[in-house]
Amino acid sequence: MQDSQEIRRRLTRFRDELKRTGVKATHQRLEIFREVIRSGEHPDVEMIYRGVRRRIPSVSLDTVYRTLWLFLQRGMIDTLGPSQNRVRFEGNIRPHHHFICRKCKRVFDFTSRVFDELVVPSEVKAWGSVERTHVEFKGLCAPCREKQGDHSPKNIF
Amino acid sequence: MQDSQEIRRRLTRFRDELKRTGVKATHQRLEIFREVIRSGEHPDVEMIYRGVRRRIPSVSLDTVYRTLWLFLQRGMIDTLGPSQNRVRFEGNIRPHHHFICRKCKRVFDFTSRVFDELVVPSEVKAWGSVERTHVEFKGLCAPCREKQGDHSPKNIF
DNA sequence: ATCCATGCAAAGTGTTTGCAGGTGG
DNA sequence: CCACCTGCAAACACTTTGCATGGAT
Repeated sequence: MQDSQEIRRRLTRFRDELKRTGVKATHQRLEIFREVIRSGEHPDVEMIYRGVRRRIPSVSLDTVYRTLWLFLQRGMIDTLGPSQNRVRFEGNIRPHHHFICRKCKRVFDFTSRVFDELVVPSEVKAWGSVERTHVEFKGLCAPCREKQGDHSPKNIF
Repeated sequence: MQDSQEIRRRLTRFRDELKRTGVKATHQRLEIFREVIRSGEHPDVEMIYRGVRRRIPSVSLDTVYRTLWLFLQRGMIDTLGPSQNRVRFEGNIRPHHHFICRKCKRVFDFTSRVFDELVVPSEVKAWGSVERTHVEFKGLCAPCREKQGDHSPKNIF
């Protein structure tokens, strides 16, 4: 469960952000957004769909999809990993790290001795044994930033 | 392209690892493994399939799938993100980091002021603008480690 | 020789699309 | 009002499964 004050604050920013970029603030969109941040977990599309249906029983699954992709593209929500629908494997066998463009999904590799050796918190050690460490930066790559002008919030998070 | 000496070394470990865990070292398995680490990119299943077919034209797509999942479960290869076939969203709106179990795919969240503020390398800054930083530890969670005895290599990477 | 792995084809999921009617700004 | 959005249903893409044959140990 999340801090309800923070949720309220973020919902306000969310509305402003829609207005700023000329996207209609429909009932569905508001509820879908709320549902994503409500859970505090890592919901998949179906969980979000089910949650939204409690408030809007007539909502359709494809609206949920369309809406989630819309939010994603604008950086208003985030996914685990690079998103995409297909699994992608790690062909690079040396320790390395990623920069992922949230728009075109390109993945850039880089190496860093410092990041390779991050200290594993004891909290994490208690959960299991760590085999690999990846640092993952997410944002907009330069080509995408130029291409789409500025739809991107600086501070919606 | 990758260091061919390192690839050869890893292929050797791979064979040993199969033998150690009583999994048959078939031609297909060897070629699928080789194809994953050959590219040095982030191939999806189809790219791997196409690559393998150059050497084994009769290989079937479902064998590629089965084999990749097998390797994944044993930690012999890695995916981007938590793998799974469905997209999962980030419901937790505060800065945080992950520990992901490569077997059951559970995602554990934790917070760390230090990891939140990792310095973005200039190499990365040149690629685009960073909006979020995630540290991602991968390994086996305690329940999975106990459950499956030890199929897991300590040093295949 | 035995059991495991493969190839085939068919079925299952998860996701996307075209279109007609509805709704927010 | 008018462009944008939604719901529906059908299409699509990716992944999985059952079964008989083939191959590794």
